[in-house]
Amino acid sequence: MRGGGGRASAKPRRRSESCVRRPFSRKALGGGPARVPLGDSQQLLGAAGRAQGARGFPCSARRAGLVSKVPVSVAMMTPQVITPQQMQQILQQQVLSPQQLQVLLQQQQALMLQQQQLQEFYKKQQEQLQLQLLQQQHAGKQPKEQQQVATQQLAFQQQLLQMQQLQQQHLLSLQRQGLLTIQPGQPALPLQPLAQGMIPTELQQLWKEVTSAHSAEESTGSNHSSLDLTTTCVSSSAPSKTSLIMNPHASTNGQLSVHTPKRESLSHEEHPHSHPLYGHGVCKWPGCEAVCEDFQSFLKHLNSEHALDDRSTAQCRVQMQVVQQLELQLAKDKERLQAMMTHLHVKSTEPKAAPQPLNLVSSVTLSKSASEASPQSLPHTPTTPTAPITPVTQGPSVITTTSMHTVGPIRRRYSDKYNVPISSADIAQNQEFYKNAEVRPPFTYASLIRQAILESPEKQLTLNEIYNWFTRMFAYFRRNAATWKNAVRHNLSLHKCFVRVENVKGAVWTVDEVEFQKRRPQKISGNPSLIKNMQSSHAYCTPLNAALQASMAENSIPLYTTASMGNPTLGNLASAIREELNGAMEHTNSNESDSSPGRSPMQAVHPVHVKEEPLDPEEAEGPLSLVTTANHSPDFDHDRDYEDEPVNEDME
DNA sequence: GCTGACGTAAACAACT
DNA sequence: CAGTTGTTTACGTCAG
Repeated sequence: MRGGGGRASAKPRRRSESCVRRPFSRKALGGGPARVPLGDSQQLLGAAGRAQGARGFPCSARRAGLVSKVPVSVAMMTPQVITPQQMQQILQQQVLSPQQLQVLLQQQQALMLQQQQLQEFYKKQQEQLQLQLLQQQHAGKQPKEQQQVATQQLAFQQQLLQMQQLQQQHLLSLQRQGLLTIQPGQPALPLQPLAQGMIPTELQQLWKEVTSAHSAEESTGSNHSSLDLTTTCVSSSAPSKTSLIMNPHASTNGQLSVHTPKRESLSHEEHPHSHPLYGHGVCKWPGCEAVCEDFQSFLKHLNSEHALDDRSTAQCRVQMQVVQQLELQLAKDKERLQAMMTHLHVKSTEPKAAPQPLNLVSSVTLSKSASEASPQSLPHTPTTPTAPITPVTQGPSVITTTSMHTVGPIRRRYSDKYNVPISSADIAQNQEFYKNAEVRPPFTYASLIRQAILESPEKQLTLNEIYNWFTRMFAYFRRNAATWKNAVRHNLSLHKCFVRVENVKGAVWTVDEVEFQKRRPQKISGNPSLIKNMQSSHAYCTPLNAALQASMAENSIPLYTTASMGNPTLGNLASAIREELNGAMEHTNSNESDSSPGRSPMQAVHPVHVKEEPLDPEEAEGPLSLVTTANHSPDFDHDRDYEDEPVNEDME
């Protein structure tokens, strides 16, 4: 009845031919519109389903990667043991008595101490080993000592293993106690030291601050003694290193930039009607969301509901750790940014092996970007994706292939007008992201398919090989296989640029570059010369934002992802980088933008249409309830998320 | 509002 | 017969 033909008619097919060759073709039978209308109930149902995004989510949400975000980031959680989710779960359950808290902390500290001792021991052992090796090199020693050391090391490793098992047991016991809930989707219990998530010295300092602040406000403040961590002894020598590593701010600021109630109270005295815990008429105390009509009632509520009691202090402590996590995240991302910038800087000065003339962003501008990309110096950019961002009005520039072919059109959104070039190096770098982070690649199926085919040695792939490439290169395509595979097939069939070739082994798909280049370029408002050179244009913004999102997801702040993405600072960071890069491009002359279809297809630079994953501020607007966010587990195809997890033999 | 690109869903046929 | 491959259409979204 409905639908197209089959394989037999497929071989010589092409759209224009299909009418002739396909007896079953709609067109052949009198044209598309004449097809059996939506009278049939199935179709109606299908349409209705589709209207809702078929799986309960609007297409846009899926496209924006919003849907996948939560489960993805949960899965990507780094092994910092106490994650914000777990903290929140602890919070929600509120079964945590002060005693339990204390016990928990003490256990962790004890574990941490042991671990540190072990690590020191390990270090010493390693030094010893190295020393001995050196000695051996010089004097040609007997292997006996070596063996000894080796056994020692082995013993030590076993000890470490025991430690880790201990930690696991600890976590398991926490689970049993209901203090922690490990989601089924979460990775196995990590073996990292608990200390990564909690730094006792800092915590204690913070705790001191908090408690002293409370004591200052309320002279009593004795009922929280059970929570007072200052009584817990911590080796003064051990944790400092960890602190420095884990919290670079400690070294720069000299102290943690955590909002303690004390500071908040000060700040809200300065601004009588703005309180960090009050916004949109709602109490922003984690997990509260009580509606307070005015500031006075909020204050009342704050004093009554969130007075100094065990619960509040526990919540406060959790919040501290949340902040710490975020700071860690920021530090990580800063580092990453720095590395990226450094890398690009180096790269741009390196001689390129690429055959085409290059027109790279100058290293000067790049390093300028790097130096100015710090949040402090960012111009305030509206966080609304649709809000105007200084468009680039410059001519195109070309950044040609390195090891990878440029991917091609980027799935567009919002920022087509910000037609900034993207380097294939960026894509290559992002490949690593996409391999591991389940972030939807911002490229169209067509360009990805083409990429897959072009990457193959013979520039041809079977359908199955294309599938494999997708799953290998993009974590995102390791799920919902039915959907994207269908899309791949659909694209292969639909686009003229993909040519099916009968092979000995069967059919393979190749790319007709000329056809690929012929595809209708996106119009660019403004400089008409851009249109001509559109096909050499790429985008920085998309990978950057994707990277941003990926890194957010990757670094275990899924619950805060929405918040973080709505966070002006991060939002600004992205836009600022974008603007910086735009600015950089303004100084770049592009005289080598020849990527027209006339060029040798395999060498051509392919069109990339700028598309930006939206950082939907709506998602983060209003009171952000941690609990709400934590509980936000969209009933997004749970039943099929993993069912069609491809069994990929060649997946890493 | 129109149009094209794109993504998703689905029906169907041929093939394995 | 089930699964895969290939084709086609419908429809929604987005951006120019």
